[in-house]
Amino acid sequence: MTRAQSSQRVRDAIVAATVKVVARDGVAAVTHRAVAREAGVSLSSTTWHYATKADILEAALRWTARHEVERVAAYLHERGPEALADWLIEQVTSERETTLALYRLQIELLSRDVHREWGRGLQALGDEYASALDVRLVIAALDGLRLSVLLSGEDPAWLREAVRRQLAVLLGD
Amino acid sequence: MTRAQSSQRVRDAIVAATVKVVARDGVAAVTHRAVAREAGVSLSSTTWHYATKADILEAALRWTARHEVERVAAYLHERGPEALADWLIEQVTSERETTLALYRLQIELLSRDVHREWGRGLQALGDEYASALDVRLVIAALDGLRLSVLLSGEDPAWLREAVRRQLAVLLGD
DNA sequence: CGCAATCTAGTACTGATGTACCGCTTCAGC
DNA sequence: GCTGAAGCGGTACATCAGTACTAGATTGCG
Repeated sequence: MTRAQSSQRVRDAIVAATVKVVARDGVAAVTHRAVAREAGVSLSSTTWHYATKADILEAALRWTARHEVERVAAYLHERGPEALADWLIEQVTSERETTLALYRLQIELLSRDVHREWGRGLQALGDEYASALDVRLVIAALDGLRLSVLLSGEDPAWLREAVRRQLAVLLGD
Repeated sequence: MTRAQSSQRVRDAIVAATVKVVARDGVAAVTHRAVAREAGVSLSSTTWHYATKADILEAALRWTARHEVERVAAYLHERGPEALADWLIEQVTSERETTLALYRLQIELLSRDVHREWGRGLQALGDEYASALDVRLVIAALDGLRLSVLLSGEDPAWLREAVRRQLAVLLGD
């Protein structure tokens, strides 16, 4: 393995470890030391690649935001809007950690840049289906539903019906 | 002023100060000392009324959650569903601090109890207008819209049109 | 082959934090 | 009125954080 690849691996491991720490113990628990422990690297590795705590958090936010757009894009592309419910359910079950970290980082960091980029990415995915306003409404509704299930911890099965209804009235006819 | 009233005032000041610190500097910045400074009380006052950091944060979350339900209940009671857009806009402008603190505390603390109570309070407000599912959809959509504006920092004027559309398709006919 | 730059490990220092403790003041109830 | 507890100010201590520093290892590159 080349040197550049190896150091990229360390960076990836640090970001992944940060996401884990954020999801498990909260943004406040993110320290160079905690991340280093979680990633299995030395303290110096974390401070070398991400000098300040803000650097680590921003890298983690960018990764989770990009990950989310890629994920929903894949669902839409492969299976169309009907798959959005499945995507939502995945987000609050198997992807729960990443989703929780995304919310925590977004709201704690308030990074306009990342949020704009992320919002544009999502918005673009809906262009072919409905008007800009309706797409925004769908995004907001799905976001609210996801957050609600994430916070309540309840069974996400009812999301299917909710998504069906929201899409029907806004996109259906 | 009686003793009980005076100490209640201190507790209120501590909670208000906590909300301010959370909104301004994030949940991570909440320390007994920072809250004491912000509230103008001594370190001992904060540790006396809220022994641990978790106690302070939970008190602040409970306050903001209750405040939100009271606020939207007042809007609905006085002016009906059409006023929801105004309420949303207030939430992201003059009440921005409290709203931001609510999100941060909710997502960082993941308190099922508070969230359940809060969710029930909101859900009950919609009982007379629509089915449980539609009420949930509206709550989720408004929540998502509010969060979106809060994070993007954009002009909230377009919320009126979005709320009108969401209410029309779900409640109107 | 050799050198500079990148990267990692270990450690140290300063400041801040959670929390406990001591004592003083003030009020509520008997 | 007395007394005990609530409330609050001040202080102290162990812990842990950010960050800097040094030294050594590894690799890209001329």
